[in-house]
Amino acid sequence: MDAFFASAEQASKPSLRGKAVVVGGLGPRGVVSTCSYEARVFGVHSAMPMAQARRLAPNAAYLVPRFGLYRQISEQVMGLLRELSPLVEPLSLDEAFVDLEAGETAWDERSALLAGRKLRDDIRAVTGLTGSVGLAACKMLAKIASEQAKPDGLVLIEPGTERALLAPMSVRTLPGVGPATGDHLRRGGITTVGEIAEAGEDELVRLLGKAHGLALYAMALARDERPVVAERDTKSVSVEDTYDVDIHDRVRVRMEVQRLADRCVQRLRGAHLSGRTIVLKVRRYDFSTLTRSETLRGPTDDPGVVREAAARLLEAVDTTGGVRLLGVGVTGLADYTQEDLFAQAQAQAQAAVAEGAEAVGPEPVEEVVEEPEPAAERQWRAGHDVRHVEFGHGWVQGSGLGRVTVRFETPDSLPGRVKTFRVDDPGLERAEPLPLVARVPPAVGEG
DNA sequence: TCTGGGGTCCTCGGGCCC
DNA sequence: TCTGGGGCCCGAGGACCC
Repeated sequence: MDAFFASAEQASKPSLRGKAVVVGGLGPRGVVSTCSYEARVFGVHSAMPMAQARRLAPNAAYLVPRFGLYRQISEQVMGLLRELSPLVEPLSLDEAFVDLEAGETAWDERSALLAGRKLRDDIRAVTGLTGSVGLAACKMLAKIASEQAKPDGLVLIEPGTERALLAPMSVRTLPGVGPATGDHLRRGGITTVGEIAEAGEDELVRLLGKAHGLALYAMALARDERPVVAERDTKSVSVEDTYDVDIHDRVRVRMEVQRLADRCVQRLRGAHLSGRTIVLKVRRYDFSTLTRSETLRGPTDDPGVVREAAARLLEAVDTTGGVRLLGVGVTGLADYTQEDLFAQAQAQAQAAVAEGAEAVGPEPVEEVVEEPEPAAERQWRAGHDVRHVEFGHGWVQGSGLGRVTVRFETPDSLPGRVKTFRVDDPGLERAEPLPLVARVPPAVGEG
């Protein structure tokens, strides 16, 4: 999908179409998640600090992401992909590999082009958004092709032309080559994909180590045998928060770690998983980051156990000077159900009794309570949907000083009017996003 | 200018066991 | 008995991706 988050926002907010839109964290330490092509003209791009984006494009619309909406659209698109083949490998909410041969939807260039064109039409019809398609003989090349196709295009890399096409490209084009590896290669006198191929396997391994060197050399020769894998098991679950202001108070740090542990367990349980290794992450005032981990005897999804482990790990970390980020994660996952764990705990308790030891029952399973929204519901977040008894559906354009500004419009309306209310206006409430494409009206006689 | 959140994979050193 | 080496796990860190 092209500039996915920003495009979805433009589709749902007519007044933003054709305008610079920036989606990301709006706090003092936020970064840009995605921005519209209109915003890119000003030099704004993903991962840029929001403060810098605001300097470059002061008149752009700044919105927080609405993952619920993006997830809905993503599911629609993934559904279309699965119509093409059972082998669909999602990379993120807005990107996926599809093995067209396995789906018997394409077997040569002509049929692949037809399938690609139809897919783009279907995506537009179902979601109202544009997607780009890259067609090639392997995953790496398909990805490069789709990057070239953006925005709103389709690119096919013809078999036999791959190496000539790759040769002049920057090494940074290859997946897995970021700033650090790019620098490494440049110091070795290598800046293009062709130069990787010329340097040879041994030199690449010498420069980058075995795994990375071999993989990169193969890719430079346009060799990529990785299959499209439909179902990938989750390997870890984690939550982290960056604080607007560094935390210095040790008591507060402990409290935050406990809250993060609870949130992490909530997510873990939501996915019906448990895990053995608890990881604490601390980013200090100077951006130095450290992790500490502890592996338990068996997997757990008990909030008490995870909290205690996280607290133990924290005690070994010096936080004087302040922390800007804290995180808690769980790895070494098993898809144990609650029943399994209870059975396990019971067995342990019985074993303990049998040994004559003091029976240590299973940790009481504390109720994990949904955290209340800070400052009640009265936090009107820029970009989120609202409904007003009198003016109907709209979205928050901004808030502050006890006022909230709303633009009243819907995906299929004309650009709407702006009105300002008190933040506690009784006629104003939060609302769910509306579908971007009006649903097909039911046939006559139905409903 | 000052750097998010959620992941994945790789490397390396140390300890343990055979 | 001492030493070496391989395999595995653990813990930490780094790079990369969207």
